[in-house]
Amino acid sequence: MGQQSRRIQAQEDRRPERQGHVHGRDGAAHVGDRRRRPGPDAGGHHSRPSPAGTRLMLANAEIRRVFYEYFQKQGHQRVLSSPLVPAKDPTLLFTNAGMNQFKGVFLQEEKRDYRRAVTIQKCMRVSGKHNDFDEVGRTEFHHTFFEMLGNFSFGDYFKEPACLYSWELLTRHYRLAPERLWITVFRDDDEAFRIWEERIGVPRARIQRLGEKDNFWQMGDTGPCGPCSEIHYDRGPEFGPPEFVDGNRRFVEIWNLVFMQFSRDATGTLQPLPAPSIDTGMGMERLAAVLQGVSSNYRTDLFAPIIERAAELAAVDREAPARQVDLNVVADHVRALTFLIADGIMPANDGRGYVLRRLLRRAVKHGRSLGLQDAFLHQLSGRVVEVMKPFYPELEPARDFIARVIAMEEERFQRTLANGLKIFDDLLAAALETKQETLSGTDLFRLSDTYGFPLDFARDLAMEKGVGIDFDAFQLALKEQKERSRLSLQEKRRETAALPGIERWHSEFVGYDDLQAEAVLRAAYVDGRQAETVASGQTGILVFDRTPFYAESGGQVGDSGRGRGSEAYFTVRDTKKTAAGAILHEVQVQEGTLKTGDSVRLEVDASRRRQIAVHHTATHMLHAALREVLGLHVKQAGSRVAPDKLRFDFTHFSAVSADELEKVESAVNEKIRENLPVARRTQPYEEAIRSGAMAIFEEKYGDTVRVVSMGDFSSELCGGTHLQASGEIGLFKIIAESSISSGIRRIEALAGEAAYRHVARGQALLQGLLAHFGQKPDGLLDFLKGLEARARESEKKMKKAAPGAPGTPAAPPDIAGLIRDAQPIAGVPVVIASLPDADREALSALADEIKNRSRGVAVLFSSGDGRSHVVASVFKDLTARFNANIIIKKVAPLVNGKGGGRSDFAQAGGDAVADPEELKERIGRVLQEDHEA
RNA sequence: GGGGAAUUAGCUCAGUUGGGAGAGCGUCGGUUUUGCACGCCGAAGGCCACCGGUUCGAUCCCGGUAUUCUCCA
Repeated sequence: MGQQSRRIQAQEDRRPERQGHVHGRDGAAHVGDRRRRPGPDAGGHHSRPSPAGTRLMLANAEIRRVFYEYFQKQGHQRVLSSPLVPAKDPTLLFTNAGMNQFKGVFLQEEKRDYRRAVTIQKCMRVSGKHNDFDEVGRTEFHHTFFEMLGNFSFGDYFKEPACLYSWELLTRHYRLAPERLWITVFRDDDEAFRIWEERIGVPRARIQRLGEKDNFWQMGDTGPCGPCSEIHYDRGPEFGPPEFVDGNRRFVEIWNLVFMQFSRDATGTLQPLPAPSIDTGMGMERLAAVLQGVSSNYRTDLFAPIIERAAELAAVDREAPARQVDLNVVADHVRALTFLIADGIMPANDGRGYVLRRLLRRAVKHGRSLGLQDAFLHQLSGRVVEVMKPFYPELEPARDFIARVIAMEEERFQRTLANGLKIFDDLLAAALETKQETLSGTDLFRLSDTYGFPLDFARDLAMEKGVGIDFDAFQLALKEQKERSRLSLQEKRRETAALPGIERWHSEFVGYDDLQAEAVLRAAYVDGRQAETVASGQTGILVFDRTPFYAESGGQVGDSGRGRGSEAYFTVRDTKKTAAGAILHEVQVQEGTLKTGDSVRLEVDASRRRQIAVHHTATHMLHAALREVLGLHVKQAGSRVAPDKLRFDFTHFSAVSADELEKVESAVNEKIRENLPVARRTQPYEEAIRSGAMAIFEEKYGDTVRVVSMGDFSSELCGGTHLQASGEIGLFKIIAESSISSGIRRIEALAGEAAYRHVARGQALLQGLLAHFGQKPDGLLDFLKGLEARARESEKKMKKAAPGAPGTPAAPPDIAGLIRDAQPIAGVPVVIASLPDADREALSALADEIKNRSRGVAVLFSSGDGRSHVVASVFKDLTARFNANIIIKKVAPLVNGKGGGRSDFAQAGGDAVADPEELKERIGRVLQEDHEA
């Protein structure tokens, strides 16, 4: 095999091949003719795997193909990778294993028409014991984003075939040397041990028994669980001693086989599952590293092109040992960013978007240590698309969108850094000034907590100046903050405690066609506790076996209405549903008493339901029109459909211009007039997606989905209630467009009667204005603008005409006269005057004018509206002798007031002045007394 | 969901014992120049986010709202 090694592109004729298989079942998937041509080692039980160092170099495309083909041949259904955003699983931030999309199947809540599946699943892991976000890049085998190859059995085959498959695939098809493979099994799992040793022939010495921590898997505290068995690869003596122990980098775990055979109940005891299942996961990147004979995942063909490009942009040597961590982190994170954005996640301050933001910032930080100052990540995402687009068709169409989102976020981070740097510089300067050895940890925490300036950056910059940081104090502050968040979460959890026993119930929704139905009351809750009866006047939550009430979902609000039993009458205020499928009716009993087991007649408020349908159908049309006008990057990011309005959030870079909004609105109205029939059909999920129906990431879809479409204009997966034809909407009106967070916009709109009422109100308002001003519609704006300009002009004139300014028409104050009448006190001219109509500002201006011209002191007051103003102003050279602040403090009591100010200017307010002349005299006396001594 | 912060001229931002709203850039005008850039002189441009409270007086203190930034979950 030596002559065939060291080539990335494996040749057709030496593609691993095997005709017979462990089970007699033939592959379900189509296998091409070429595939049938036996390779040189076809059926080659005799063929020896290549020795290390000369093994086949399998490109990742080839690894994928071989994997799929092998398991398809063993009767597995090939299933697409699910999105990184898990379908309605609030316990999970991201899809983190191949089994996620099959969780419901394993839990037997969901049925599929196949019992074996094979996937290559994209995954994200950003926390956990083995994969702390901050460690990624330092190790050779950990990533935030990675791919998991997996085969699954849903109550079909179990342990033995699972082991045989994995062994055969690795040794015969991927041609790994059997003597390099080490096996671990769960301590008590003798069955697995025997399979490996006796059935497969692995020497005892290479089978290890490990404890629960490593080799027992469970989904949660309760539910399916079981032992697992891992396959490790021995990389050879150059990577460490031959002891198979934790932490020895010579051995790499490549495949984990989980044998789901128990169910753990609430008491912690294990019950055997009637139909044990198999869940396996093999890390794509590790397998590629092994099969490509490289020492690190980052040197596989999955990463090399990205790292090459990064090194090129930074103009650094990609082989330099000092650069490895930075290059690895950048490559890892840009892969994650690219896939996250392609799956509809946008940078944000919380949740998934926050993870995205942190990944980007960490990548920027490592880019900086490579010398990349400007935004660079968006240039790398294109390379990720290049590498991965053959396997992930969602990437190519989103390519530009991804780059733009990254570029925008990079720019935002640059701004945050620049702002934080200013504050940091002050801190550092102060530390240098006072010769502190370390920067305060609480200061640094404030810097990162409030201004987003990362501790890493602060540490590096401080070190350059020979200043340390108080890391412990920082950690303490961080811990306190975490404690606060945790406490608030606990409180929140207590508030929304689930209804006891609710998971037992499931309600059938019959409300697509009927708005009335007969139903049986299965369970009732009053004040969060299960109740047998709900009495007149009480409010409670009811669960029926079937119901026409639509529960809040997919943005559409829940129905309201009423119900009647033989002995009770109640109103339904709102309808919600649980994850397990119970439909909760929030009711108030008006008359009589309801008992569980009662038969009742349920009736949805039909006109409200109809208004909701009007807005829901309009929402689909708005979505389609936005994509038509703005582009295909527009994706729904949330919505709320109510009877009186609709709200639609979507991904888009910038504000939607008035012109674009007009186009969208008119496109929707045009389609309304075309009166498109609204079709509903159910079909398999994949078929629906392939035919172009839009799916919303956050929604959970089963095997068969409901598709709501309007001609070729709109097609969406949707469980909501709709009209029969678009024409029933009548009128569609956008009323607001706004930003919801960066990259996400919100449109609020009205449809049907609500739209009509809105337009009518606007029309009435306009008519009122036109009638009042006696204008025609076209002339109104200019008329009002003219009015506004004239008003501003005359306001300015009034200001200028205020007392103190020259040329005042009404009673111009005679400045020269006032100065002439100044009475000298201690040789300084002091003007004391009453200006009855002047406001505070006018008094100030005039006092300044006087004190400047007379080089003396001015004390002026005015009175009106039951209040008085007093100002005192002192020429600047005289403030040592006459202090305006002191003067005003003495004068203010004369008008029952208080005041203060600076030494050259002060003001006060008080009661109205009864006798201005007397007040002038008293002020004069006060000043006089002060300067007699 | 829980903290912290920001919001002042078209833009970037100053503005503390609570006392008259500022700078740089940009805009406009003048000047200089064959012309432009530069230089010099000048001007316009502000409900100091919004609502309430405290105070004689609030950009400043307190409470609330909105928007944005940021950390934690």
